[in-house]
Amino acid sequence: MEMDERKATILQAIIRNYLETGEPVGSRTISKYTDLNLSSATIRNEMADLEEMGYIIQPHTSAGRIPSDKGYRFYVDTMMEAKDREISEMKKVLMERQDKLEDMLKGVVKLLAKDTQYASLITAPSVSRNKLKFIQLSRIDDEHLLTVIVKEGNVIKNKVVDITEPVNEETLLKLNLMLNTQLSGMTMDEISLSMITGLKAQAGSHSGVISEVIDAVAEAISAEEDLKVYTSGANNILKYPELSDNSEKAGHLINTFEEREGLEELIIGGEDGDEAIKVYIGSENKVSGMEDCSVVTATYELEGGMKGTIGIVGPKRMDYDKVVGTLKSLRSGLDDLYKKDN
Amino acid sequence: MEMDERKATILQAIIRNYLETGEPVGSRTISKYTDLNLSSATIRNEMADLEEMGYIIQPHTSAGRIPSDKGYRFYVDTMMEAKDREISEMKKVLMERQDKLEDMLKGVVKLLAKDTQYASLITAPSVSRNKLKFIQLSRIDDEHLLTVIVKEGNVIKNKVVDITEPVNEETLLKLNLMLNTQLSGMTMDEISLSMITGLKAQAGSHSGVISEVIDAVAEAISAEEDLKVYTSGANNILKYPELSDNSEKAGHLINTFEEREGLEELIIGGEDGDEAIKVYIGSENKVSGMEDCSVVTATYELEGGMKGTIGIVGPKRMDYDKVVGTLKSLRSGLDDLYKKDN
DNA sequence: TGTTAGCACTCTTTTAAATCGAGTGCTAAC
DNA sequence: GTTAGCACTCGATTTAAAAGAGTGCTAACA
Repeated sequence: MEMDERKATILQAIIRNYLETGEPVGSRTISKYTDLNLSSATIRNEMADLEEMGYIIQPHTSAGRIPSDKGYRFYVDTMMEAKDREISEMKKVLMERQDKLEDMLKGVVKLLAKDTQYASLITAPSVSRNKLKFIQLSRIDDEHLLTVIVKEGNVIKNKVVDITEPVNEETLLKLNLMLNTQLSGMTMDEISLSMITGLKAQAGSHSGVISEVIDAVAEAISAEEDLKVYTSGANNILKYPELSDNSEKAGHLINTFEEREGLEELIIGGEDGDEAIKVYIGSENKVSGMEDCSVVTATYELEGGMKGTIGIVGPKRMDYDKVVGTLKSLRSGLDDLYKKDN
Repeated sequence: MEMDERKATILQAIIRNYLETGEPVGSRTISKYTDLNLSSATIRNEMADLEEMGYIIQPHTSAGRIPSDKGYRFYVDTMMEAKDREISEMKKVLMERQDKLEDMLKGVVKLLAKDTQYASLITAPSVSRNKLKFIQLSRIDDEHLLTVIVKEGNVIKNKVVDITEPVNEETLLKLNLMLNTQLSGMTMDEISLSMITGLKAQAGSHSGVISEVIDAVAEAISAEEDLKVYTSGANNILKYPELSDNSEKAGHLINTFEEREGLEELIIGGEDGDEAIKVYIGSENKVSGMEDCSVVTATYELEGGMKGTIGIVGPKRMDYDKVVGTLKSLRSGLDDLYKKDN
């Protein structure tokens, strides 16, 4: 059996209709819904074919059909219009100057959730590839030093270093100078272990304290940025019966959003691909508890190559068209926005 | 009509029972439940009295009674045992060294939610009364300075200051010295406007840039710590039919927890009172959408007078006894914990 | 006078049965 | 290849009946 144009049209009509209503759709509906001018009987025949081919499913005898994951996949891959939507409200709100990146991200994700009515998330742009601008060690008291690391884009990182014996001002100055000359301009990735050993040698570090400090600084530099995730609209999950009927699953989902744990999984695949926007239908995503959801992610990029991800999570009968459109324009708008702000 | 001991016992029995089952409780149940050895008929008479007095409510004719807000209040105020519960698991988990205050708080709130099965929140200890340890201004590039502010307890705050013209090293050194001599040891509250003006004068700030910098630093110092709130267990709301049946309200509640917005309201009253643990029943709390909930908050205090709040939000038929016990021991345990960690 | 047994009454919940209705598959005719 | 028609299926809705929980009231009892 082969997918011909008519079958595709019918499949599309079924999915479109199901997206709207959430109810299984029957042959009569399609007969009227499309402009193919076919009777319900004919549609029935085609639907039987489509079912055999695995694109649609019958929840029980004498119910209409609903799309299978395969059906959604076909729809997303081949039939979605890639129209660029208006995002007037979105733009307007985002244009208002927001001081901090954090606030901006929170604003964006909130807006996205409100606009799409799905649970949404956004990650802060990763800065691990950013170059190091400068490092500063300062003395807090006899037992503590403060390390401040400034990266490109003026992203700042602090760490308090415990020291076992006091360090005098002169040593500190020397250390500062050395660290800056050696490390500034490098990306986090480039700073390797051998480099650190080199630094220690250069510092003539027979004294344990200096070695200690260098280790701590190295650790501070290479420490995993914990991926900051902002979420909004988890409560939208309750709006879709197919997700909220099983209240245990729904609770689990909501919890995932509240705690922001495990959401990285959603995003990780998204970075390396060449496609900017990805759609995961049903069990295509590997996060436990999200088998009944679809996930759409988009990567965005700010100046300086900082990349982050925006995503939305909703029921499989998601308005893919709208979501993809929204993410598309949002994605391209974010960079402009950030430039304006900074 | 007056509340005598027997009525109180019966009221207590009603409430206890209702807390467990969530169902209206009838006279026969109480007759067996208490050791008063009274027949259901007698209990019925007493219940009629209690209803007249406003402590219990009959949802509809021929249903049992449920406690009114007034009933809960009476229960909480007079009848709750203040036993100190075991928190073995809690202590054990918390004892595991956790590096950051943030992680600790997240751990605590998660544990609390798990233990009580209610939605939980915790605020980071407020540091506005902490003394300033030192300030450091550094040059990032020609347009940006970095302000690092270290407070007691090694709490660090950063701010990037935009400057309109470059500042040379010498000026920076001078500024650093001045800021530190003048400001260190003071609390955030003590640093007033007049002080800032004084600083500017002292800096001989005819040059606009210096004045600019001082302003920015002052702003950075006095900027409201945004109250960090950590939450967990919002999904527990779904476990209580009286909260989750109205899915709109439930969604609103969950959203409040996810966004962590408006939760401050819950907490604000808690700080100034003398009572460490407070119970708000039903509409006693002023957060919109939480009329059907009860809220229990406890303030905790870390070394150095840093205060924060722990709270739980649940249905009115909350296990007040357990919750208060848990919060009590948690509250007293937090300081020890923090000391060990730091 | 306080307590209790008993009973009629009320109202919700549960259960069962009946009916409805959307949708199908198949057949036969166009 | 398309369509009308029809018998059939099976979940959903409606309806009715029964069950159950609990009350208020009255009258009897200690």
